[in-house]
Amino acid sequence: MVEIKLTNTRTRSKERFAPIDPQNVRMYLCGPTVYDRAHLGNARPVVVFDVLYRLLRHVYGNDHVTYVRNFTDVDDKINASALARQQSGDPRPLEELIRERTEETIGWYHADMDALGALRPGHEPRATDYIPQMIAMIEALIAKGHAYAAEGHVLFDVRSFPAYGRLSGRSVDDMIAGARVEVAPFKRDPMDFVLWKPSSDEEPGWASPWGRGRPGWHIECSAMSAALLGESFDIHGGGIDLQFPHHENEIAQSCCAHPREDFARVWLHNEMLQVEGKKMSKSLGNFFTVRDLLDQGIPGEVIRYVFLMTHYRKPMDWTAEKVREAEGHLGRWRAVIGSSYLPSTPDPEVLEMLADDLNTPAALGRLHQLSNDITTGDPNDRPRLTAQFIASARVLGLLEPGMGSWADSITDSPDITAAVERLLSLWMDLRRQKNFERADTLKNEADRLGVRFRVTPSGAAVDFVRPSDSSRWGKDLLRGLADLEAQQES
RNA sequence: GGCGGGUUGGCGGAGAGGUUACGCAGCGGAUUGCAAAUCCGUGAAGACCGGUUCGAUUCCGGUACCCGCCUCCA
Repeated sequence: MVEIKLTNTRTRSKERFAPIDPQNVRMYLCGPTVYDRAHLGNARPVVVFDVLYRLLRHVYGNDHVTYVRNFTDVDDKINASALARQQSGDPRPLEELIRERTEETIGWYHADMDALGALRPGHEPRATDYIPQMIAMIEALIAKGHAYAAEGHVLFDVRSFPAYGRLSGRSVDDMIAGARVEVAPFKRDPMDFVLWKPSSDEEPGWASPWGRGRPGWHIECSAMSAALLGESFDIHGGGIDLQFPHHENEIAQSCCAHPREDFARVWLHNEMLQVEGKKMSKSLGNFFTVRDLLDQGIPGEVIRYVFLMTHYRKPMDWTAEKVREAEGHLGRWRAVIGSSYLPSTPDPEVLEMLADDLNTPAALGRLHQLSNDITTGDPNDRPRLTAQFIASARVLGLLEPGMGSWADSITDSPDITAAVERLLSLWMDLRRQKNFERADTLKNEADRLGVRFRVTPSGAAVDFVRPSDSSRWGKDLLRGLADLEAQQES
């Protein structure tokens, strides 16, 4: 069996992974707060943990991995957007507007993450479906002396949990010294955090022993992971920005509520994302959602490849150059494999690299070698090598059958293919007539449209090369081809 | 201020205390009417200053610069 090693943020070291129960490996990933389209940064952990999920499924068996990723659908930003809609004239009650907003956002999220080739987790719980479990957990924390009610709030008492701060390597005293947070007067300690807070009439609320209110940010992950994975489980993941306070607080809540259990054994954190060397932010104008990129014509598989080019524990820089490179590689690989498919098993080296703390950049490097072996090796080996290459790529979620359509989607349009074929045969005629001047002009014009003519031993062929600014490629292409045909006739 | 991450060839990006990463781009060649694609070959590196060592880009210490978290942002 492949030995998986993972860098555990909790111990700050790379450890051999040994599941509590190999028959049921359990993993929890902090999912999105559903108030808007997922941006590129949201997508990184999804892709990273999708690779881990695929690897675990390969090693332990598809039916022996439980993957949970939550939707946080109770949040002040959701409330604010629903309230804004109501104030701009929508007559419906706030609860309905909130529900509509979160439903819509979850739909977007699914569509966008599907486009990246991320497998759906086995469970995608919504926070609002686990309010009773959260209340029960808060009650248990109060009963055990780790939390206290004050002015309609319930707060976690960080001084009651000596290990508070261990995950993120901070001490409560240091944090207070450097804190920039305004401290509510009812807090016993400035670092105490909210488990439950009161709701006004404009805010969604649930009945509780402390009055009508809603849960604090962190408790939903503690409650849902316990409900779906148990009080001890194997892996907990998320972005490094969640390490503090979110994950620290999850640990405090879960470990105090279930003191005999371990909560999550391995903590994995992906580093953050940058865009062209800078932090992605709305003010810098380099902020975009996954959907923005898909709409620009960048295929989800290409986005995924770009993510995998950087190791998950390093900051990743999103650049146009990487998109170009990724697109080139995937196009080439798809050409190498053609439409062939044979069942196979992944290359052991690829597995070994992934098992070594998810070294996806090294695994991609190995895939390049495998791809070269196919084209340069013994032709008799080709089917076997191709099958293994595909199986290897699929552990990374690449070269999946459903994701290849981008490579030839442009040819789905009968108008375009017909026009291209007419021009291509005209080009071949001109070449046969040795009218190279006209042939070259035609070829260059077509090239500018992203249609590249070439000669192969078996006749003429065409490649579609997506221009860098391709948001309206399909439309422009058809018009461009028509113009070109008219030009040829004149 | 506190805590954490990073710095590898023109670019992206790994591993390894001594031996080719890999890819892109470049260059030379094959092929082509010219190209493209493909194939063959090829140069190029490890921020800076010390230390350990027979030997460090790889280990240790320091400096510089970059980035993140400490604000319900993944």
